[in-house]
Amino acid sequence: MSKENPTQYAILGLLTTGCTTGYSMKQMIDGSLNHFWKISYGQIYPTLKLLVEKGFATVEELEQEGKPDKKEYQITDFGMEALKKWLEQPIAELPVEKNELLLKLFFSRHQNPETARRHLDDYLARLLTRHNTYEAIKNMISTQLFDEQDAPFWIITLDYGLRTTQAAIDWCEDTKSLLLKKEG
Amino acid sequence: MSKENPTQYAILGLLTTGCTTGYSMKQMIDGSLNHFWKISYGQIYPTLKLLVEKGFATVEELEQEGKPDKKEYQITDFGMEALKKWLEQPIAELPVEKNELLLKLFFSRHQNPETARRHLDDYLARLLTRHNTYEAIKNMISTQLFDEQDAPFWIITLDYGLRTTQAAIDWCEDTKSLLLKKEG
DNA sequence: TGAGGCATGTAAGAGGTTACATGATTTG
DNA sequence: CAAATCATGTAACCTCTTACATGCCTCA
Repeated sequence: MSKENPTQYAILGLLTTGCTTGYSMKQMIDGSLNHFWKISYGQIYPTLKLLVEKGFATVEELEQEGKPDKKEYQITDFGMEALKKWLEQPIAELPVEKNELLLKLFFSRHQNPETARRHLDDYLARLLTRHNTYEAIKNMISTQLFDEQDAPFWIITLDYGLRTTQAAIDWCEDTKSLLLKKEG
Repeated sequence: MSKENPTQYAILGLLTTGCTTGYSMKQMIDGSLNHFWKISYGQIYPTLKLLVEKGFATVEELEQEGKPDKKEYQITDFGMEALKKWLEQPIAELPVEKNELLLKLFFSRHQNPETARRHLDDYLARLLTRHNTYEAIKNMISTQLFDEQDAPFWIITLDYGLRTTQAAIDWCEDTKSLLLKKEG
């Protein structure tokens, strides 16, 4: 029970947010879940199948004009129950990110100082992009989805991303000048 | 070349820090690498074998008195070259942490507000523990390893952990009071 | 005498990515 | 005419975790 795969519940949860097809789910994930839970098509479609097998969702095949057929999924009462039960479960453990930059910095004694600085610059640029993206999404949610019941919670998760990204940005800048001083 | 597994290089890099056996490497990882690169025995031993096969390292089997036999590994010139080459390679991409708390908050509309607060409390407690651990390790490195050439870089990675953890702590506290206000 | 440290290793399986396959319609 | 969007899916592969197996020594 407590060791069940959260990705399954991510997909299940998305069925409550208006996503009905694997395709639209992927868009939602790339737009809003991406910063704390990436999911690929290779997981989405098999998982949707599994949810139906478990009785957590139902499918309906729909033919469309001018578009390919699609399968619309809907969460069942039983699925809703399972989702709520999972939401109550304590969080398994703190996430550990795999950070290639830190790994390289850890061994930076063997590295040209210039290279370390280049890595930091690249990283910083990406962090700034990420920060901008989060702000854009937050604005979009605040202005366009203000009547959506989910919106306040989505903004909370974005704030987490904004805060931790900003901290990483600050660290990047401080580390850059630290390395410069070190070289003298 | 650019898609090679960083874990392999983490192990290779550890050979330059005084770790010579799989066992001592695991201790080093749990103490100092853990916050940005977890590695289990199930990876360490097969990887060490691989490094020898590739000519990146050499092994020597040693019998010990009162202790089990051990295998001492040493990095080769060729391995050192490979490590440096990898250090030069640009970082593949920003890490994405899988965060179960954020996933649950994202769907919190379906949840008792009390449960969300409980999750935040648990999370906050663990973040504080983590922050303390990082500070302890940082102190240990600053005081006991001040003559070690690697030390300044290790401290840099710890600072990253301290900054981002502190940002998450702040977010936790702000989110908690936000949820309280919301309930009125 | 049992727990914990030292020390090495493997096999099964979970979880996930990537590349591929298919194919219609719309838009520049 | 090419590229993008809509739409579903699978197979191979990679990475990693977990549980297990072994065994000796030391210390409480």
